[in-house]
Amino acid sequence: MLSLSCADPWPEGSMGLEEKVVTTAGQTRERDRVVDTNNNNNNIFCSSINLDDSLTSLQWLQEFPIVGASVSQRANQQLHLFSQPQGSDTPASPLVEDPTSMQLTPRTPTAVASSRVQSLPGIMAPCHCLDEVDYKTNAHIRPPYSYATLICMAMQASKKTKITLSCIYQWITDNFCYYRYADPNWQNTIRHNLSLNKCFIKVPRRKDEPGRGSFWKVNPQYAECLLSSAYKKRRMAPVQSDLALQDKLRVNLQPQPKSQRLLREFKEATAAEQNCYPHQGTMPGSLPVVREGGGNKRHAPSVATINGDSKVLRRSNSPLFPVDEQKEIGPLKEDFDWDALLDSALSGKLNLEGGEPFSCIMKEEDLTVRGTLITPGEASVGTADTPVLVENQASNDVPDFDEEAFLATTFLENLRPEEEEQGHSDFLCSSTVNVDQLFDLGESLGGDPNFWIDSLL
DNA sequence: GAATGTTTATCTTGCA
DNA sequence: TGCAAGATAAACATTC
Repeated sequence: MLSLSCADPWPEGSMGLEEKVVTTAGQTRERDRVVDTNNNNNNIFCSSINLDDSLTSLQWLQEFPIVGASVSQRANQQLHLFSQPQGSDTPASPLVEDPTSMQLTPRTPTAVASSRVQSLPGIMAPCHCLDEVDYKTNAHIRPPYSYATLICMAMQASKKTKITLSCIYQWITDNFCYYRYADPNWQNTIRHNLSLNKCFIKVPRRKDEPGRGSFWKVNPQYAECLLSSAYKKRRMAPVQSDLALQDKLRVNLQPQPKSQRLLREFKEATAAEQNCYPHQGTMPGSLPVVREGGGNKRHAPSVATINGDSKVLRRSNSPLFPVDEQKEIGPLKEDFDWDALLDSALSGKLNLEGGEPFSCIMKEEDLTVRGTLITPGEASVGTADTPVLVENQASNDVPDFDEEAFLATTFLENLRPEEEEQGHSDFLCSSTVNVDQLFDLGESLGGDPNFWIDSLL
């Protein structure tokens, strides 16, 4: 179960002021992360943004292991999204299907980071599946998420419109034990990502607000692009490329919940009808993969000695979290489900129009984008009354699937209920989608329903 | 001084 | 082979 803490550990009082944050003139640096404020198009495909830019797209979302997370629930046709009741006993850590799941013997970070790859063909240990790793308690396995993903997860889990850097740190360390003991250099990478990644927007702290540093939020324009980007081609590790092999491995080597098997069989059956999935190999439904060594040196952050001469992040009394920040943050108890983000869109919780899940922020406050002040009016890229779908796709350097995504989005918008103004992150909290809806989506697109379902799964 | 934020450089892997 | 993407490291500036 892909679940992250999503309780409201961020007391309202702590963020109350932030809702009215006004950009101060104290920005000493102007960043070039510019939202096209003149573009009043509610362009769901972000025509003003080159999504293919490095660190621009939400392609990292595709890296999120969506399938393993809730496929069994889907098989039940009732997909309960972000709906773990507060205080439930469900694991608060991501990808926790069974909190008592594996605890690998200590290894070097590099070795464990690629444990999945190593455990594949022939040597795949049924239990050693990252889907079942409790990252909250397992300090030896690096979570297979990019830093951008981690940041966004923290933002989503906070259920707040914006969070501080220290909150991000804390959420990560609270939910990923690995980073609790890792060399704190990863924090540098977090900061680097926040600064560089266009998906994140800095919201300056008001001068009368105590604390240090700015707040950060997800760029709503990229939230808009969630769906379309979710269909984007993803990079595939070699072990992923062979879908047949992958399926075989998953079917034969991994113990699957019954519901999961049923869904798989169902998909296989429907796939046989449709012959093939033209995009399947690139869909986010693939297994999450820990790429061997990650992106660069492909080694995990060095793990500090647990005995602790090194700087080690501790949960509550870390110097990373000043008193005022710690008051903002409580233990994260709710679950967090990324595929629910997509599902929320399907069920209409994810507003694809001018609002968007994060747009409530934009309506209420000024913010800076790469140092550029964005007023609420400017920030709004459209209105609910006048949704502007892509007029200028040609200028959008987006692949051909945009047309499909366009249709999908149009369909999804038709599903959208009233809650768009309910605001904040509540859109993530409760929603259900059944498989029929997914099929309706596929059919409404006039294409292969399996493609869409596979895409969304 | 520590935390935060920005920028640059480098490296590795996967993909076209 | 070149590019994209992500990770890492480091230097530097700003703020508290």
